Amino acid sequence: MKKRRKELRLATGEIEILEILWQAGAATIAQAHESHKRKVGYTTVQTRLNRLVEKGLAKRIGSHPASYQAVIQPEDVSRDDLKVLVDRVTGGRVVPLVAHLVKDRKLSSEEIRELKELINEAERRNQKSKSGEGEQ
Amino acid sequence: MKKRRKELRLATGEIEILEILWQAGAATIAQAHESHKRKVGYTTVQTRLNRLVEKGLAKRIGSHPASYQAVIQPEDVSRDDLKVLVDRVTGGRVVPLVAHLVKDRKLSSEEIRELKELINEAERRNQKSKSGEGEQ
DNA sequence: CCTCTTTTACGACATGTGTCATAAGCGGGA
DNA sequence: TCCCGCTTATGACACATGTCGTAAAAGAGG
Repeated sequence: MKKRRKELRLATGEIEILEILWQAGAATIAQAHESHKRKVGYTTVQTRLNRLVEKGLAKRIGSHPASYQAVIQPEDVSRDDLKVLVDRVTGGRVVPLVAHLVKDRKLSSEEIRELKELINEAERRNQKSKSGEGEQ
Repeated sequence: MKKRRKELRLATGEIEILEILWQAGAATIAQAHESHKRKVGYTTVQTRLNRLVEKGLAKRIGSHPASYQAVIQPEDVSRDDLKVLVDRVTGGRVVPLVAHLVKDRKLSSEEIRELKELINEAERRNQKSKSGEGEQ
């Protein structure tokens, strides 16, 4: 059975650290400390990392220069925290959000293709159930 | 000069309340309490609302059944908090995020059209600058 | 084996958050 | 005018977070 975390509410700061781990795959305290934008003390990073481990959001690997690795994936966050956040902030409107995303960075042809595919799927789904929904 | 808030780090919970205010425009404690999904005590909402005011993120209007109104707008959040969050959480990868968004809800034909348009734009932009970037 | 540097382990502390319970205040109807 | 229910004002608390300082442990060299 799936180890289902009931809520997964990430604090702003926790994501700060997780970002680093996701980006690097794994990082030692020193590395994480380096990558940390808003510079803070070394031990601060250490503590944060450890607390993340305690909460089961990350795990330690190796002994001396131990590396930390995120246990949860970005997708996991999307499902809980981010989902609500994004949905509400964009008022449930995906277009503005997507606009922001695609305009802000350059996509590869591959991504473009996948995106199109997604839209098409949605369209098909949309077509299929075109019965009666009138709330504007 | 613009009153530039230096950082704007919103705690997960603050957004919960702000959402309500954005959605309603303004709300009394009672109303906010009602609209609050994850039900909590009346005074809890009261406290949260007040703390928001203290931090200048919302303001009180009227006296007896006082209404609270958000001072910052969703856009403000998008620009600071959300932007970083989304970008990083999806690891810079928009596809998974969009996938999540479009699969999770039904889009109107209108939205589908707009989405397609966005993708096409991106594609065009992509085409234009197809010179040399080889990092996979 | 001794010393220096890098890693870890702890412990501390001020704030921030989440959640309430209680106790005053106030207006309107009986 | 007096009481009742809805509003506010406080005060409390436990736990979470943000940030470190220090001291103990472990390897790397000499």
